[in-house]
Amino acid sequence: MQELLNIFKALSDETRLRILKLLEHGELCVCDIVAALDMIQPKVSFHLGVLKDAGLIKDRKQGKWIHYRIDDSDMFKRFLVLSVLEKVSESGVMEDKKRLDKFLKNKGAKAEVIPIKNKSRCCGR
Amino acid sequence: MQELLNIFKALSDETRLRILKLLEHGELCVCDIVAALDMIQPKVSFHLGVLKDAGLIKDRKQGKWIHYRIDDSDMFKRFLVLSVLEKVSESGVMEDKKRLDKFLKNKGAKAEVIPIKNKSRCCGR
DNA sequence: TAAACATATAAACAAAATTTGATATGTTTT
DNA sequence: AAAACATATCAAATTTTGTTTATATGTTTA
Repeated sequence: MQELLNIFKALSDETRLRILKLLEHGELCVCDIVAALDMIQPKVSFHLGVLKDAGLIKDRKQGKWIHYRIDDSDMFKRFLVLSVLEKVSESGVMEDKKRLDKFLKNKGAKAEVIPIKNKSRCCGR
Repeated sequence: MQELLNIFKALSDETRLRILKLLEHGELCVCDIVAALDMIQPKVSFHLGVLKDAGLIKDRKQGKWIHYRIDDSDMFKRFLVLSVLEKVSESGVMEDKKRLDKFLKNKGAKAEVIPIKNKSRCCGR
């Protein structure tokens, strides 16, 4: 029962639903999410931890970055997450996505001027 | 988003999952649930209120009793509740069911000695 | 190797949810 | 109509969660 409770607890917070929605189309590193939500980093890390403990997201470490993505390896969680993604209206997370796009674009621009030999850039940018 | 959050919040408490499990096979009045969970009545009423606000259960008033039952009029909630009923293991609520059976049996016995003309007995007993 | 980064973690604090005890409301029985 | 019941509600105490600030850890860049 505790595992089920952890899943529902993880899903019962607005910030965490916004994070899931941000991860809808692929993985993001913590700094992307921080920028998208416009929140301080420890707060975002706290919520990522709750989602991870519930088994709803996974992380992948790459250099100094940690990328998070939805963990849909389990059918029940998968259905839950899909329901959330469907039910959380676009309008509710519009601003998050705007900030994310802006941040990613900016990051891309910066990466441009970094010499090619340089191997560690977040998200391959 | 708030409605979705309310549903998940309602489902993220052990007492409330135990209540849903008790309601699996039909409606029960508050005193039945109080007896099954072996908790004080205001506590049970509080949790029933949370489940009701989330639209997961409905109530029906009959004389001095209020009967609660699962509200499966909405597909999404229905799926959630069914998942919960399936995932909450029998062993986790065994004791609740024992207490409920004992209480119902006892209630039935008492009702036996009440004259037939008496029209208000809980659950038609 | 020092400085800059990305992220995690810990401690202190704030806010929200739960529990309890007391009491109110409405219903039925006597 | 008084007593007994079933349930709801409220305020206070408690517990759990979430937030913030500070700091630690590991990585990369200069």
